[in-house]
Amino acid sequence: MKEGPDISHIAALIGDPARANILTALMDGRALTASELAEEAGVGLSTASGHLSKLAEAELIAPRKSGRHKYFNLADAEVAGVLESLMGLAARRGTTRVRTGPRDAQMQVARVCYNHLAGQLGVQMYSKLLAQGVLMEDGEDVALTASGRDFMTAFGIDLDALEKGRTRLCRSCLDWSERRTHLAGSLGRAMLTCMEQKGWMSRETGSRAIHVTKAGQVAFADMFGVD
Amino acid sequence: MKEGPDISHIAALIGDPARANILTALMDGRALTASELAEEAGVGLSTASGHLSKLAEAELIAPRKSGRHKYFNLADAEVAGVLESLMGLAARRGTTRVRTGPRDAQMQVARVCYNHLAGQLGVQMYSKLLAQGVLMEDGEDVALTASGRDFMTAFGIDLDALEKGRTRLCRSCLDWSERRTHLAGSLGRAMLTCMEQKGWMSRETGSRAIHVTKAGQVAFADMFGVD
DNA sequence: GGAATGCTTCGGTTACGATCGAACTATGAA
DNA sequence: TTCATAGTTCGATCGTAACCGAAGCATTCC
Repeated sequence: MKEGPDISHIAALIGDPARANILTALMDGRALTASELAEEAGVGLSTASGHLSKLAEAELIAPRKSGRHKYFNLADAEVAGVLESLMGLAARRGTTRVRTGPRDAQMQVARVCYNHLAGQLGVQMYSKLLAQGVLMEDGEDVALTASGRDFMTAFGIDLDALEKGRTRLCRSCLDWSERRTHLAGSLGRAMLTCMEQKGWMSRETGSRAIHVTKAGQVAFADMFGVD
Repeated sequence: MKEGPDISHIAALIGDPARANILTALMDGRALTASELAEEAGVGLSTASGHLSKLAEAELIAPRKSGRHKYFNLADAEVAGVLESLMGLAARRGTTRVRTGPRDAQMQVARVCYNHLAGQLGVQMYSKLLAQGVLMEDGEDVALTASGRDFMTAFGIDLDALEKGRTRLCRSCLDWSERRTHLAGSLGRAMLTCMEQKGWMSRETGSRAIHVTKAGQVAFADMFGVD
């Protein structure tokens, strides 16, 4: 029949939607854990685990153990290149991904990313905080301004306590759905906790989706809404 | 979950063994009929027909009717590029398809790639042309030098005629088996034709393998051999 | 130590799609 | 016209693999 390497095996690996999601999620170079990738892929943890071992066996991704977590990266630049070129093909063909899932619409609005707020509300809050001078961007970094400290204290956050922790106070995090940054770091986490305590939002168990209460919608729009 | 182009659909198309066989068979740029492709893929005609329409719908291949035959080509160079890079991945991973056919060894030495010479002889010739100053690389591009024009004319190639055509004179093409570049473009094509006319080589029908005559081996080594 | 978290393995279900043969259409040859 | 070749469509069969939940390890936290 034909010579040449066996394309189909590798292509079939990329060809499963869940695995394609996993690979795409790894495209930005970050290392993600199995659980995070399961979320990204939209499948259960056990399913994702199976996918991950297949991908690792084919050396498309590289696992790395760290404590009780297992982090995954794309294996090398060549793999990233192949994915990139596949994306190019797919994009040109106009087959943009249609993502059907019941939780998806809600997730687009508000969801948990690690421990902080992501989704439309996340980026909205972030840009508002920038506009109000609470945060200040400096290249890839983001920092709290002097007046920002007052704002956060008034919001109900104990900055001193946060700064004792070893995680950075402010970090920016790229949002996959919005393609814009939102606030991460211990401050981002504290703000989400704070909004939960205020009764603005509540996390749904077993999902990354965040439910926003009626009162929360009003208060959030009042404080972070666009003018 | 994430936005972005839908990789998985296209990858899944390539991921089926029968379809992968079809695509690989088309890699050399020849147009093949549905029956021929069914044969290559090792499936029945009806099955192949289904595969072909899926591939065509995704614009990975381009159908062309001619009489009661239907010819298929790869849609464009981008598709070929994706397949090449997938082959590269698969080759590095060591998942070479075990195809111990008699022609395989020969293919490694010399074969047709879209109309020009590929395989060991292809890359050997290319690097020699570079070393002799006939060709000059400029980033990803490759061009014919002034002295190179004399060389080609002496070789028996009508450069003026080639330059009237709309395909680029010189292009470099990555070889999956050698993982090095060889000469493509209308010049690459003309050189192969020329060497056939000189009686150095002859294409075997129904295969990409190129047979090198005794006289051709001597002449080729004399002109393009390593010192 | 126990509790909690992160991941893997196993068993059983389910669904999708690859496959074939047969019937059907279209084009060309005799 | 009739026959032959090339391809498509249809219906039915059959395997494979994706999926989940539950149970099992492993690691860290308290």
